[in-house]
Amino acid sequence: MGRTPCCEKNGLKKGPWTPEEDQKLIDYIQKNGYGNWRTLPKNAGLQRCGKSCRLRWTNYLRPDIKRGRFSFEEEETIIQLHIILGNKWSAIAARLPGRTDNEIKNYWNTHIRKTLLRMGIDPVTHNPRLDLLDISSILSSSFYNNSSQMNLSRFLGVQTPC
DNA sequence: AATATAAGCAACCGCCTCTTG
DNA sequence: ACAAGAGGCGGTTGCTTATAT
Repeated sequence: MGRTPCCEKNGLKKGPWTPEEDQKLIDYIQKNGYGNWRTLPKNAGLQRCGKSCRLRWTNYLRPDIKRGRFSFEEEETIIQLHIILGNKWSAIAARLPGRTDNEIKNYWNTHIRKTLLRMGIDPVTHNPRLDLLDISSILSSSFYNNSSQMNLSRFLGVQTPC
């Protein structure tokens, strides 16, 4: 045991990437592909560890990444996939073209989780949290007025108040 | 206008799995 | 069959930006 971390070597840079570093990484991968992340930074002239390069490429620099807000359809897809797959963000990302696991994970933690909690749904089990259910807050919630969310509620098995 | 607080997101850490010798 | 190394992944952190007071 006791594997050495990949960034153990001194002199390797950490923290936010500069535009120059981004460009070096893009140029290198466009010319050579990304066969070996371990040796890539050295070959590309980057003072970064391979993991950092891989993360930067897959989460930010990849040309097929769709940036910007998640559509309602995407959000619904994420929730439905989460019911089936749980916190398998990469598996969920694989079904959402142009989105990364990190992006989905962030979106889940900052938006969807809170939305589900507000709706009285446990974001882990997707079961209604009847003990905490606050009907009035659900009634006043903007989501209540949205038909897609109503479908989602039905999908999740949440009883809609009448 | 200044400060405090919350939200959003990029990036790191460390564990797990897969591959290779 | 086993060990070591590399890649991949999920959880978490911490910086930046937006919003409230």
